[in-house]
Amino acid sequence: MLDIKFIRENKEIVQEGAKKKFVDVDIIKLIELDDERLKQLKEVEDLRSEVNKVSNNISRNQDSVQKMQLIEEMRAVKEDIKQKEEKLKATMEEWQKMMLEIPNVTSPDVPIGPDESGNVVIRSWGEKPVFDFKPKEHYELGEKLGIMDNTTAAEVTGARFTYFKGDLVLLQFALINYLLEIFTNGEILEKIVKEKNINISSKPFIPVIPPFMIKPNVYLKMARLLPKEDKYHLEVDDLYLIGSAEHTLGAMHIDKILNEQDMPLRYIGYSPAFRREAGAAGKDTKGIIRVHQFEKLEMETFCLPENSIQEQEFLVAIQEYFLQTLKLSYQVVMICTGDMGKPDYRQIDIETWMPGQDLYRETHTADLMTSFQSRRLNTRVRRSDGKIEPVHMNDATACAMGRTMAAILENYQQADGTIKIPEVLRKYMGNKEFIK
RNA sequence: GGAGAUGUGGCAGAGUGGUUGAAUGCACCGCUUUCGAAAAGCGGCAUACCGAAAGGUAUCGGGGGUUCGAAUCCUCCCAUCUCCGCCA
Repeated sequence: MLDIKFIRENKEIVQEGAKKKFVDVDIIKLIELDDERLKQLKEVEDLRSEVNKVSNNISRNQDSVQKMQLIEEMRAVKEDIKQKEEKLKATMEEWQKMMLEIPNVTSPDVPIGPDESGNVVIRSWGEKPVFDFKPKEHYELGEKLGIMDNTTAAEVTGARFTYFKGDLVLLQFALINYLLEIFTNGEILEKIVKEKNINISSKPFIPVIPPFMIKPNVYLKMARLLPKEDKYHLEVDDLYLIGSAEHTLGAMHIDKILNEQDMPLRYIGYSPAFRREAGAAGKDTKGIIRVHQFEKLEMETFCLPENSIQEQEFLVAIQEYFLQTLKLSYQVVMICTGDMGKPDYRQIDIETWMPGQDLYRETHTADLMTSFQSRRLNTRVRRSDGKIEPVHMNDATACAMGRTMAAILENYQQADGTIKIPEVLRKYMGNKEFIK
């Protein structure tokens, strides 16, 4: 949610920003509605003020006749307040609905475009591997090696589910262990900061296993509840299964004021992600690229507004470090206005090369939300001069297990269908060299 | 799931219908003192919204209600703690 004051002072920017994201909102109408809201608010507050003042007098007044008269008067005023409050409530509801529809403004360096065709590759890294045989897709490799079983999962649970077995499971835990080491090791992070020449703290991340379910109102404050069709809902308890660790990590400081000296606050959260993939019928039906349940390590950070772009660059730098040490080729993509999320100020994706599919596939994303979520979550920071303002929030994939393992299988496949294990992961897999 | 208790500012903790937005202590900030520090003394210190300001409105877990007036009374919900039950 944007600040109504900001909207009032920057009508054109907000209207233009919505247009760029192809969101249909009428800022002029919103401001008219806000005028009405303020007018009604003033009326109600003035009446309340009168009641408060008179009530105070009543307590001091000794004359019981006068007392009774004042009480009568206040009864009438109370009726008036009740009516005006109802009007105000109706106005507020309409106002809130409109406010929720206003998307975040975008960074000046975000390309303008209607959909993914407008995204811009800003750099790429690594060589695509060359095979002297036709590389297979990850699911062919996985099924043949007996480490992936979609068929049984479909019978037991349904389409877009899978069983991971044997070395694939070990590979996933190797990735987790490898990543947690990176995220909690100040020296590695310091090295990444220096190499990328980013002007930011190298403070390590705090590992978190957050709740995997979330209340609807908190989900809404994270600006991630909608569209509901894509979320799993537990009706009896009115809870949603999270679609990312972001959802419960980002809400960790709900209704709290953080201290400037504790910034940045960085978390690396591990959780499953549950997604109904409601709008994805027929897309990526094979393999594990698009499934209803996958595990993920997710970065979520809180920082001072003036550092948030640098923070995002840092998170992307960590993602790149991860892929580089795995020797996976990738490209970094600046997402355009029409393809980015409503809460995003700036979105950067990383697409990793998948030789079996002969395509770059999205494995990472980094979202800078500025204060769009924190304003609704009521997560603020007290500056050293005592001023209080909303914090900025960044969210970024550390590793989506399924897609990353798919990339490893396809990139590290051998002619005989076995998989060479990336060197950095071997020590977490009993120094094994191959999956066979 | 059953029984009981509790929920007040950054923390601790008063407050059971009327200048209580909230005593007191700790923490924190500023000043005095000091070469500096400690100690002591003085002052400041919740948040949001409206307002140019003066000031106003709201908030004592959350919603609803009673009342001229609610932290205080009623009601529903939520959370925490203790005991019992169940359970990895």
